[in-house]
Amino acid sequence: MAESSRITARDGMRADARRNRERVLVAARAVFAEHGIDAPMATVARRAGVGVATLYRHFPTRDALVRGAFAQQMETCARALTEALAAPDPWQGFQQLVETVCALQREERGFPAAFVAAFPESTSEHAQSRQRAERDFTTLVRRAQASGALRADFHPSDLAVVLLAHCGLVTALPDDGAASRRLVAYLLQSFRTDPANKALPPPTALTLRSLPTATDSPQGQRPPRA
Amino acid sequence: MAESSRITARDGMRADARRNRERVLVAARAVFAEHGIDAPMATVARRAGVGVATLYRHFPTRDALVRGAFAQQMETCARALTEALAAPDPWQGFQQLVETVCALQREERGFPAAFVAAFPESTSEHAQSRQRAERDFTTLVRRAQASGALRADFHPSDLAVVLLAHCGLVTALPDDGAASRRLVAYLLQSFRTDPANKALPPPTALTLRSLPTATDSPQGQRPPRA
DNA sequence: GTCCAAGCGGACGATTGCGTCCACTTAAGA
DNA sequence: TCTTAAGTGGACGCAATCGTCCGCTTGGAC
Repeated sequence: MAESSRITARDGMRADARRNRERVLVAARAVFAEHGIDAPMATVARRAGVGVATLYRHFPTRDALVRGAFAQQMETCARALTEALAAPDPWQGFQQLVETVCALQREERGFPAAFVAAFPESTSEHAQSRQRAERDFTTLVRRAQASGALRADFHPSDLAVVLLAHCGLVTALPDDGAASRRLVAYLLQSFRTDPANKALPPPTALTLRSLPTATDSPQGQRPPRA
Repeated sequence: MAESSRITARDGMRADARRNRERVLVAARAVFAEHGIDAPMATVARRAGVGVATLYRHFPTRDALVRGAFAQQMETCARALTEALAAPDPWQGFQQLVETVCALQREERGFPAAFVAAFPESTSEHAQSRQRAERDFTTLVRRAQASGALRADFHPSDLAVVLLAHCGLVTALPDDGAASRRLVAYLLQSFRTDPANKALPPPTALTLRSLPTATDSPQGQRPPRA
């Protein structure tokens, strides 16, 4: 049989293979952040210091690479949900969850794009954990509503609305955390039953016009002026 | 000089040229709606029933084509602002404005993408009308705040936040007007000083999971599964 | 009807990205 | 140390898109 007779590592990978895989992931995150998830595979390979073949062996499709690159972030999201459920005050948990996920989207460049790309996903493997996440979130919503803090007509699917909208925002204005914080604050506030009208974070410092100033924005190709 | 001695039409274009230009614009809207604004120029030309050269003559860059294709929508936006300023109740005007623009983004496929693509824009030609639009909107905001209906800490730049977020949402969920309406309602509500807590439009009928169901979503290339 | 410049279409070379194939290198068990 | 299969790298063939060039067609003035 010699199934894995000569292999030492527990994951059945040779040491160099594991090392290269890791290097590819690091490079992928960097390149995706810089040029968007549509960046050429060869660029990722070069950045990682490996050949294209190596990259393709570890990640046969761009999709697999994207998923691999942001698996950690996805896990952080999952953890945030668990923590939210465990929080003593369900509204607190809810709020924390939304803020954590949005912060993640805001900070890890390229992650938002990966996030929406992964959205229509129901891959066999993910379907299960996804279903669980949904169930947990619904529970959280019910509890928060029962506590009276979350408006009764909030629907779990509204989370998707929030996250996708937020993705769009941070993708369009990559360098600006202020806008993201502002949006999240507005939304959380209208989710809250009691309109305590807490102070919002400061508005975007820029005027409406002078926004990204065409600084060769990554992702989302920007054709040259006429 | 014979500057335009033999030309009849007032815009200095031959009849067939003008006809073709119009056909290209119609085709561009259709194709952009179907395949996103990154669709090949040749596709637009074929759809219009003209050669690529003709397309390139009328619109030297993809950017010019996009701008041409959605100029009408942009004008509708501008008109909405004018109407909003003219409305007797400034809050009513404000609300109407946001809803009109968002409805436009929701209905005219491809327009959202064009919208965010055009955003960092300050082209000589547009700078002027843009500046005026900004000034007008700021006036509208001030009036609405003075009337007590719009929260005092709303900042004109928040409009950009709303529109970009909304663009992101409708781009990610192209066929679903419900999500868009829901987002707009949430946001407008948190802009309003008096939290009348009006009923929201019904939530997305879908569960969190079964959203676009990978139906070969247009724009935003979707690499094949592993 | 005649003429000619504006307008037209499609072929074409260039560029870019994809994914595979194959000969070479190396980790690691014996 | 020796062996060998796992791992590696980059050249290569293929496909898509871009934007231009050039010879043909046609609107419209006279």
